[in-house]
Amino acid sequence: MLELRSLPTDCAARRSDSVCATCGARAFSVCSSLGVDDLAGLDAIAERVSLKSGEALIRQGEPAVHLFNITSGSVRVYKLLPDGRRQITGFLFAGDFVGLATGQDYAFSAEAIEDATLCRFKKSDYRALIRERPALETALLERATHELAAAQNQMLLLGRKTAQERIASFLLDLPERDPIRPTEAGHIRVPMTRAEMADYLGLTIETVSRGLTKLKTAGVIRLLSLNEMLVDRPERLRAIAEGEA
Amino acid sequence: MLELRSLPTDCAARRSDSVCATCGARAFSVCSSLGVDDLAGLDAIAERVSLKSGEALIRQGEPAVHLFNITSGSVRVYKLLPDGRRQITGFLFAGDFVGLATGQDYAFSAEAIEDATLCRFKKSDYRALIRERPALETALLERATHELAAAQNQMLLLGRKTAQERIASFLLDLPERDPIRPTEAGHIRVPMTRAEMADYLGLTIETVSRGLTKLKTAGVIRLLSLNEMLVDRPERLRAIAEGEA
DNA sequence: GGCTCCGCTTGATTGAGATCAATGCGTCCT
DNA sequence: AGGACGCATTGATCTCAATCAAGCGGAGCC
Repeated sequence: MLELRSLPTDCAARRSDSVCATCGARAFSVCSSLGVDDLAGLDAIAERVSLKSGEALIRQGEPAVHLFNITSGSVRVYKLLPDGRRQITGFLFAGDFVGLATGQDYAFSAEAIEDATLCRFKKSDYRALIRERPALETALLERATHELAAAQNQMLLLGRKTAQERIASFLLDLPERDPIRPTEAGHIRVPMTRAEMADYLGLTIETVSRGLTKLKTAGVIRLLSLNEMLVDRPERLRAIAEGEA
Repeated sequence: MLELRSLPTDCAARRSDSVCATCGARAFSVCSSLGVDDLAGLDAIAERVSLKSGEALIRQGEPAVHLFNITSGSVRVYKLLPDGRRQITGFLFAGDFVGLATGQDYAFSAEAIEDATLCRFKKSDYRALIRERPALETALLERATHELAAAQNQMLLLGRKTAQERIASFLLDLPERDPIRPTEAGHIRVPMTRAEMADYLGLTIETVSRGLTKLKTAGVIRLLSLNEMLVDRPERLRAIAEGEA
């Protein structure tokens, strides 16, 4: 276990200093549960992967052999129905973990929505590391618990909120999930398309577009560009999100 | 830590033999990760609670001091919007675990939907037990991971499935979640009301009722009573659930 | 520059499921 | 037994978001 495996990039170049040690995403990730001394063990089983926007890291139905840690960029996780209807179950950002699902095969797909880098682990290697470092398991459990709470919020959104409430909720949640926050408060980076927002919110592209326009017209937000927004009246946005309007 | 605390029932009567040792739900629960020798430690921090149908074990917004293990009966977990709209995020049965959520306060409510018994733990006590028995943490992580996968399925259901597809999916999932399975295959115990089904599926009572009637008329299911159904054509039900019809 | 493509917005119409409104039916209570 | 209550079913109508259908506008390309 934990033996050094062949890596796609030059091993020699990385042997001297741990890549994990200088990883900008470490602070946001489960890796932070490991002490600096343990990073070598993590490094040894990690494989660095770069993805272009649109490329897949996980394909629904394929054998679940890998786990991933996002180190930069954004990823969409989704499930498909046979006729092509898509539900995006979450967006992942730097520090997020994916692939822990039990079961022989992946029950979902995951693709980069912008250029991304990630660490890939063989499930068996990672399991072995967990056995040696229980703090890692604690961190994973905490993260899974967080995600479960987020999933419950999303079920409330999908099952009971109106289109406008869903859009407002999304704009409020997005920045606190994404560790790459623009410096200014109220500034939202939106790395996904309208279609992706729609598939995440259980709506259509048109409804999302209309909803954003309505928020803009009401003076709640400004659309700086397709991928950047500014919240002018956060308290109003919060009220809309909770159906108090 | 792990000291014997005052219990609502007669301690003397239970000191001689572990209640956990004879617990019918143990096999389905995270408790099964503990060896028989460790059950004493679990017993020491467990408080047995009985609930009548409708009584609450967790109230949204209250301090999150307890964890629970369901030992019999059924429980609904739900979130509310300020105006009263309700989303049931899950039903719990014997063996299920609830309350691990991070955060100071509970972010959801949980109530018995039929008479139920459960084990209650103080969060701090349970955390201490986890520290002593890492296998428990592994079991919890595995369970959380399962629930996460189930949550993703539910998001697909709520975001992208039609009313008919949701109802069919529910009838397929229900029996495999509930460990109290009637002996005959195709026989479904439905401990919840139509209103609860509706709030779980993101529908109204009327739509659920109409959907069930439609399945009955199509010869897919039979309604033996309000709380018992029989699936005559499971393959048909599966096709409907996946939108292949 | 002008063309095309792609993602987004806006408008018109439709439809699935919500809402409103009786009615049915089993259980419990006196 | 009769009545009343709670839950479920069934029917009629309405509404919000989906669908259908143009345009718009920026980015990339020849």
